[in-house]
Amino acid sequence: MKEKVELLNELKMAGVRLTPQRERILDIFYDLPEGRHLSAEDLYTILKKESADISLATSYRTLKLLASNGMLREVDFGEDIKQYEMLRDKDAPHHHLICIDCGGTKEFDSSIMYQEAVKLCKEMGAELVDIQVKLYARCNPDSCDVKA
Amino acid sequence: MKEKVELLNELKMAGVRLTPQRERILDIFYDLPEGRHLSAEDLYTILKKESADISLATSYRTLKLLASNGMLREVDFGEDIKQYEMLRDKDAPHHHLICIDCGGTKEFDSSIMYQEAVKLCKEMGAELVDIQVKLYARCNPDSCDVKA
DNA sequence: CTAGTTGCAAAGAGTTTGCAAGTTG
DNA sequence: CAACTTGCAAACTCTTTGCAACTAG
Repeated sequence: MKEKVELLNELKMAGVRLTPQRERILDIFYDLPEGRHLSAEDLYTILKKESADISLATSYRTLKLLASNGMLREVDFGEDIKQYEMLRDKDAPHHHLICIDCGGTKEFDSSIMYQEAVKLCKEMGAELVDIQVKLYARCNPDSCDVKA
Repeated sequence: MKEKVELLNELKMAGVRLTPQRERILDIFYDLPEGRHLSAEDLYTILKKESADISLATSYRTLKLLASNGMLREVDFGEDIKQYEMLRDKDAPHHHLICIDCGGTKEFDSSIMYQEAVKLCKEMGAELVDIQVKLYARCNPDSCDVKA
């Protein structure tokens, strides 16, 4: 996996100014457990807790910025809130299982789906850039396994 | 594929009142070419053109209603507008290829992905309810194939 | 120093909702 | 006729934006 410094360099190369706010936000995502995702509001809450003085507007702006530079990926789970997650390895995007009962999410990978996607794209005369798979499911009987 | 009457009956069975507005909206989706999707606003525009007197609020309400009764499916393409499409065959949900250049969408099916999804769900201790696959891709060189 | 960035509050887009009038079964 | 649905406009939620003060390079 990439080092933090590498990410900062990539941003510099892309002509993005490094402000303390941006570094702090990148840090937060970097340290997030694999597969955790944050909304602008989530991020803002974390920042406030650390009394990092960053406005909600900057949270939104930075998320967009980092996403457009390929550092974050926007994923949405059908609610009206955009979620962002660190894009650690561009060639193996992971997917989401969402429990329609408890709302919990679980991550998974599937090279089979990826290969199929590449093939299908080719057939349709296009070049795959990203694949997002969402499985809506019900986890077993009583206790929701996915949420846990 | 199901007949219109069948759909109306299903609704009745579910205890849903049949108002002219609801029938008209169901009709519109029924007559839509396979794979076309409409937002609440799109629907409202169509209705106004036909001078069917249906308010935007009713469009929203009916879309939700029909979706929760399994007649429509909510799909979102990353914009902030919810799209709905008729759910014609529950066992073979179709997927979307979205061109990140032109924004056009194309539909496809993939039993391989479906089977893989069923398998993965089982492995994670859940039961598949719906699968949504989105391939973000770039269609070839100059002329965007997907849009056409 | 200059162009880009920030925080704030106000504006915007899309969607939901309270209520009175109108309909369905 | 009771319960539900509609249209309207106001309210709401999430996100974006204008602007003056500030800051990175």
